[in-house]
Amino acid sequence: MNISAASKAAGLPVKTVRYYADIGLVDAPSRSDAGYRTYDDVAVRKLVFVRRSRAFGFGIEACRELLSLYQDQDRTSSEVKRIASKRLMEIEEKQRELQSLHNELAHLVTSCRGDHMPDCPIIDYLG
Amino acid sequence: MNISAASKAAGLPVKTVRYYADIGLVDAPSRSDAGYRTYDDVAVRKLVFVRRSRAFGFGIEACRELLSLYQDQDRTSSEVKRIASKRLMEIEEKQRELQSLHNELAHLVTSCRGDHMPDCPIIDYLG
DNA sequence: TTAATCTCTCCAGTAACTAGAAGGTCAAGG
DNA sequence: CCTTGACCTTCTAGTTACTGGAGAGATTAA
Repeated sequence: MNISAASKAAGLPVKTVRYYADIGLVDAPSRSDAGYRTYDDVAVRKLVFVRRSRAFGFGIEACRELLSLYQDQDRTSSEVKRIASKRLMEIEEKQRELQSLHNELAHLVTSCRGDHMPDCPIIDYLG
Repeated sequence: MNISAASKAAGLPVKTVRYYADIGLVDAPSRSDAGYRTYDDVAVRKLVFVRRSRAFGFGIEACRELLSLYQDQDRTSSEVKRIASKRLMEIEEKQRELQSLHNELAHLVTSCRGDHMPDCPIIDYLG
């Protein structure tokens, strides 16, 4: 499989597939005589794993750990759960931040008349 | 006022104060004979305005527009409201994303026993 | 053969700062 | 007067996770 086939199979852009090997997140693929990267199903499965992990917002380093646990027969589920719980707490923290931003901004937007006059509670609040 | 006093008054790091002038978000401050930046209350007020705007998550370009409206006596509140509403919609979109991530990940974390065994629904889901 | 489509590497850019290096300036204490 | 320490300057480079593009070689179909 050349890189574009692997990229389609994994659901990742070609550039990203190259990038993940460049930074050592996934193994460097073998090369054809012409220097083309060649991928097998195992490599594609790891790329899919990374794509799904990234979709949860895990950072590259967390993906590295998860991928290593994925391939480790002797892993414990507690290690996985620890990483996932950490991410979950980050998400919750971000949700709290957004909620408070939303509350304040929605209030301001609602109270702004949005007409042709310069008076504006949004600007007043910021200034 | 030298930069560190202005920085304290504005509630922004010194580096950030310099940066905002470098990118032309705020006016370049005047300089002392030795080349030190000097700030007055007006400059500080604009920095505070930017800090508050950034706290709402407005990007630098949005801050530029807001700051320009802030200083424009002929602005209309509808222009301000348009920018703020756009940001509000972005926040809501992000909230929806996070909510769906949270739902999925929380479910997985809950169903993972987190013990010394390798079986893990989180890893299963990612793989 | 030729044109289109891959693929390669390398460099630069994104957002919004932040860290650090090398060096000039200023005020206070001895 | 001199030194010490805190402050200021500019410049470069690093952060996250890619993404875009240039220039050049490889492969494939017609």
